[in-house]
Amino acid sequence: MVRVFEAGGQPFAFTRRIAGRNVPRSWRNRVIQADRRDLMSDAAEAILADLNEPQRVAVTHGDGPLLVLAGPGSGKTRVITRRAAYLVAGGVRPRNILAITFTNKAADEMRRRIEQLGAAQGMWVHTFHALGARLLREFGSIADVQPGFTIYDEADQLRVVKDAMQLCDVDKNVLKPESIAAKISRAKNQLEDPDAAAANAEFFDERMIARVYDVYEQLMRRRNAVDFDDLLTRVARVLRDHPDIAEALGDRFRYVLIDEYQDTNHAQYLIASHLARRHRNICATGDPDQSIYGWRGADLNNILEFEHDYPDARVVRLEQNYRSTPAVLRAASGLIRGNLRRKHKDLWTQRDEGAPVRVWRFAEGRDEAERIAEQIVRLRDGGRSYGDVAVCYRVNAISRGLEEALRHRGVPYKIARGLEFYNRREIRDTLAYLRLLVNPDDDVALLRIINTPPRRIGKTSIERLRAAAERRRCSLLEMARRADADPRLKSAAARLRNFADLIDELAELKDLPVSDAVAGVLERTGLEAALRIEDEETHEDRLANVQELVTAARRYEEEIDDPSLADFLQRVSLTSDQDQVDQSAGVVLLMTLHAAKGLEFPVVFLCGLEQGMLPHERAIREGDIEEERRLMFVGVTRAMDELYLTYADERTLRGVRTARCRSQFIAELPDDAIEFHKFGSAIGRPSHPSAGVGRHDPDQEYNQDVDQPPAHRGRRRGPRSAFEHPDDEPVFSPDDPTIAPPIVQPASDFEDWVAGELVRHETYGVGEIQWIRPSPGRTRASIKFLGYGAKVFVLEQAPVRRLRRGE
DNA sequence: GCAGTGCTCGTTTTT
DNA sequence: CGAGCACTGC
Repeated sequence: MVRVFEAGGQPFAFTRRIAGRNVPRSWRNRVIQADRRDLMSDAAEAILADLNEPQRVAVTHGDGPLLVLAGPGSGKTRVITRRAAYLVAGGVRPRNILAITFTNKAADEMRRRIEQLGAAQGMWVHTFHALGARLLREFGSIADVQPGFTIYDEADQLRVVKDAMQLCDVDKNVLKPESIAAKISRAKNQLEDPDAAAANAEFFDERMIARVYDVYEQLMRRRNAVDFDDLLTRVARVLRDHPDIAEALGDRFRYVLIDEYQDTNHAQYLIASHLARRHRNICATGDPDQSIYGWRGADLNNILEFEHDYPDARVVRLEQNYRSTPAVLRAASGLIRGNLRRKHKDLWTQRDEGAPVRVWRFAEGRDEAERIAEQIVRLRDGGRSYGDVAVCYRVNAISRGLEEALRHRGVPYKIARGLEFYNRREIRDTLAYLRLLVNPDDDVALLRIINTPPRRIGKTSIERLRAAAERRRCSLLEMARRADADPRLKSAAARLRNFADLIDELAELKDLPVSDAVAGVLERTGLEAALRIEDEETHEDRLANVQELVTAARRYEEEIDDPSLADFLQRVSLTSDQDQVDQSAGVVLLMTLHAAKGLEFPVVFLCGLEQGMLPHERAIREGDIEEERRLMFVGVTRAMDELYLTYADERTLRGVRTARCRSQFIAELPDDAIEFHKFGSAIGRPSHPSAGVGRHDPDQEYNQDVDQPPAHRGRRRGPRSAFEHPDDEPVFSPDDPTIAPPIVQPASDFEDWVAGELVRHETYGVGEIQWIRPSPGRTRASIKFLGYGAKVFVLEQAPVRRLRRGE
């Protein structure tokens, strides 16, 4: 117990009670230890019970920045919730604490557990986006939103991007709406407005994108809509541009706790920094090794540079793992050592050794699926339940073969996929009506339902309506209402007016309890009736779904203090359909590695561990092997007892049979953690009948022709040259035997390529050569892309071509 | 306004 | 290979 106090940071609440204000940093805990003990309530004692040493240090750390580097399965959530409760027990008012998470699930869980530990009343526990929505509502016009603003999800947003492209005469066959949306998102997250984007645009397509961005913003404003990025960036901007507001908020949130800090993007980083600027009581928890959303804009530097941002930060490492066997942990640790951008941790456990990690090699993808299914049956026969097992893969496409194999054997399974409830057609339709009631300017919602159920308002009428509205710069609903005013709408005018009348009549629903509003919409719009007469197959499900929406609304109005339709809709927009992976279903769960994050299973299969798959081909091309390695790390560390890593020598992808190479990551696993097993083909092709188990790597046997020396494998000490490449370096070195050969493109001659020339990269678009270093077969060049910065490629391998003059 | 057909494209998806 | 869509023809 005493050690806790020795390890603790500057005490916080106690000092407040004693001194009535913040105590100088130099006051070390020891000084007031006695008082502290007196003040420590039983509740506080309970909060500290059953914590390990570093966990206690983190929980009891007082004022000042705190970074908790939490390995997988190290009790991170426990630390955050206990810390919040501990602060409260020490006298901090809950309303002075802000806890931020990434997922609703995490926020709900945190709130629940803090409540269990005492008081959460008044504490802000939110996802970043929900926090953004809440603050935007308060900032109102400062953030350029009107009350009742609508939150557009990705689908809605894409509609607006397409509209903007059309208005800008950008052909969507030339520039894909998705990629423009991604660029807009990227710009936003850097707080770069359309003007800045235009100013920074160098190439023609960038100028076009900046223009689309500009129009997009105008359209969004006219629709009184914000996208997910806006929820963050507008808040960040307000905090940046209005010191008074930043100060007031910073004042209020004396303690800021942020979970999964490794996944924060730039805007989130700014929000966190601004809010914590005043008191500097920022507690960031996370694990750089589990950052797998870089492709979505998460910036690993936020966590890696935390100590640079807060030089006085206390850093606590949670290294004891309560989940996995030593074998699994050794595999995980050995693997992740290959990464450079990380903070080292020594994961350990008190658990018994357990089974080695099994590496299974198959002749063909189907063998892999069949054998996994068979093994699951065997495990079940051995006493495991189906619910103990998860099968993870890099890409969804892999699931099909697994499903077949599982079905074939009668193994119950479920695919943990996103996009469930709220993405169903009938739900989106219903919500669109409700959205339109709250926000009459929501053109996207209107377009969704103007002819649903059918009202004989077809494409042509809609196009004319849109044109007319555009001419008048008014909303589609307003234009429909005044359809008579425009002669070009004549033929459809009556129908348009009828529609507008319907919406106007429905407006009275707005003030009813939310569930009644939902029910009213279903009934009075004819949506429900239309569902009833739909085809036999689906209509019962669909009716049940909309009924479920009514129920959700009822639950909402019962749970929330000040319910309103607008608030309900905003919540719904921020509620990922993922009712989250249901781990208690008692069935085998299939999921992507991304979906597996945060979960744990007694038995885990990671399949399709082949070069090009994991690491994914595209990641290889773009030079982000480290994120792929983290992805594998996340997968490996999901396993509690048993872990199977499987791959095949051949696989049918997109209808074509392809030769596969095992993942380079398999070679990176330490010898003493794994056991190899090679399976002969079950489907009669020339095979190696000798299926054998061994500690040794079977590839050494079979791949003699590849001339693979046995070195470099397993537990490496000392230099790991093969894997220690800087981030911007190309990933493959052909002379490294432990790495599968790259997907080689025909080598050509780059002698006449010079710096300053423009080239086009398949994914990054047009770029300019910064420098070029010729070398036979390995010509490297740094190419600068706008919005992506400079990247180094091996030209022989990169999908880069030179642009001709004028192109 | 809808059904049928041909074409494109192919990683991951916390909110 | 096959999902999603844009386009054509009724």
